[in-house]
Amino acid sequence: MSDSHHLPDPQQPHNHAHCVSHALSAAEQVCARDGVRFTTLRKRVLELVWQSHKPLGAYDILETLSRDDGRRAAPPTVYRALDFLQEQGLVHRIASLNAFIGCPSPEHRHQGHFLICLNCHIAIELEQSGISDAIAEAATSQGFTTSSETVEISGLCAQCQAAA
Amino acid sequence: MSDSHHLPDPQQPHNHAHCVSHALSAAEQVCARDGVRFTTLRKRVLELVWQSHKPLGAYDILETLSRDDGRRAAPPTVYRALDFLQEQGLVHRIASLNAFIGCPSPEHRHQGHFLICLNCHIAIELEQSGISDAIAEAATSQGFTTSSETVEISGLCAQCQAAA
DNA sequence: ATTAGAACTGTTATATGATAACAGCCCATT
DNA sequence: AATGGGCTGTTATCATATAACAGTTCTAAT
Repeated sequence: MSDSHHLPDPQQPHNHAHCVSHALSAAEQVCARDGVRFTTLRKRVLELVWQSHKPLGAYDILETLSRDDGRRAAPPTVYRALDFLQEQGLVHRIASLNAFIGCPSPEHRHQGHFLICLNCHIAIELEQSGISDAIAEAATSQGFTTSSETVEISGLCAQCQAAA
Repeated sequence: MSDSHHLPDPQQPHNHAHCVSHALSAAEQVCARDGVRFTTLRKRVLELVWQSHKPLGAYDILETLSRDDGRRAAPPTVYRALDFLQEQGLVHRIASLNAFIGCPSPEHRHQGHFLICLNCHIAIELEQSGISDAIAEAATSQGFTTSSETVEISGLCAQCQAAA
C-alpha cells in the first residue's frame, strides 16, 4: 500500500492508463479492507468513470454499458453501482453537474472539493486546501454541526486560459 | 437604501412577515436600479420562495401557483421566473437540493454559501465567512480562474441539536 | 457438499426536475 | 394608434433518479 508517489496532474497530458490502473487497484484494496464486494459490474462502472478526468453522467455510463453488452441496461443497474462506489468513497458525485467522478485517494474517507473547468470540463479534486478549515470555522460560528460538504468551483483551468 | 439594520437570525423564532416585506422591497429597488421589470408573476414567485427559510422546489412553487389560480400552470412559467430572479441575484439555487431560496442581501451581487439543516431543512446563507478567501487561494494555487462557487454544507443547525 | 439467507442484479414502471419550441399577449416607445 | 420587444401560456419532450419486485449468485453455517 505504498501511496506516497504522486498522481499526475490531470490538467497536463499524461499516461492516463496509469490513472485507471491505480484507481482500480486502490479500489480493490479499499474493498478488501472494508470487507465489501467489488463485483464485475462495480468494477466496470468504476472503470468507465475513470475513462477521463471529466465527470460523467449516469446515463452516459448506462449507454456505454449497454453498447458494450449489446443489450439495454436499465438505470438502476448503474445507480446502484454508483451508490456503492460513493459509499466506499471510490467516486464523488458533483451536484452542480449531476455527474460522477473517480476519487484519486479513496483510502482515507473525505469530502471532495472540486475545481471544474467550464471549457474542457475537467474536474480537479482539491486536497489539503484550507477550505475545510474555513467551512469548519463558519459552521462553528453558527453552532452548526457539519455532516457533509458540497464545494464545486466552476471557472477556467490553467490550460484553457493559456489556450485562450 | 438604508440597509444597515440587521435581518433576524432565521434559526430563531421571528416575525417572518418582516423578512418577506424586506425581501420584496429590496427586490423592487434592485429591479428599478437595473432597469428590469419586476412583473406580477416574478413578484409572486419571489414571495413564495420567501414563505419560509427552507429552500423550495420549482414544482412546489408551481403547485401553489396552480392552486391559487385554480388552473394548472406549466413548468416553464415558474422556471422562467426563477431564472430571472437568479439573474438579478434575488434568489439562489441550491444544487444539492434542486431547490431555490431567497437571497437576504441582493443589493450586492455575490455567490451564496449555505448551511443546510438536515432536520428542519432551513438554509442559512453565510456572509463574510472566509470561505471565499480559502477558495480563491486554492484556485490560484492551481492557476484556476473562478467564475462561480457552489458551497453547500449539510448538517444540523444549532436549534435542532439543542432539541435532540 | 448442501442449504438457507443475504447480497447483488435484472426489469418494469414511474417519479422528479428541467427545457425546447412556438403561439399569443402586454406594454413601452414612437 | 402602431409596432416591436419582452413576457407569459401551452404542449411536448428530455434528463435524472428511484420504487418495487423477481430472479440469481455468493457466503456462511451446517
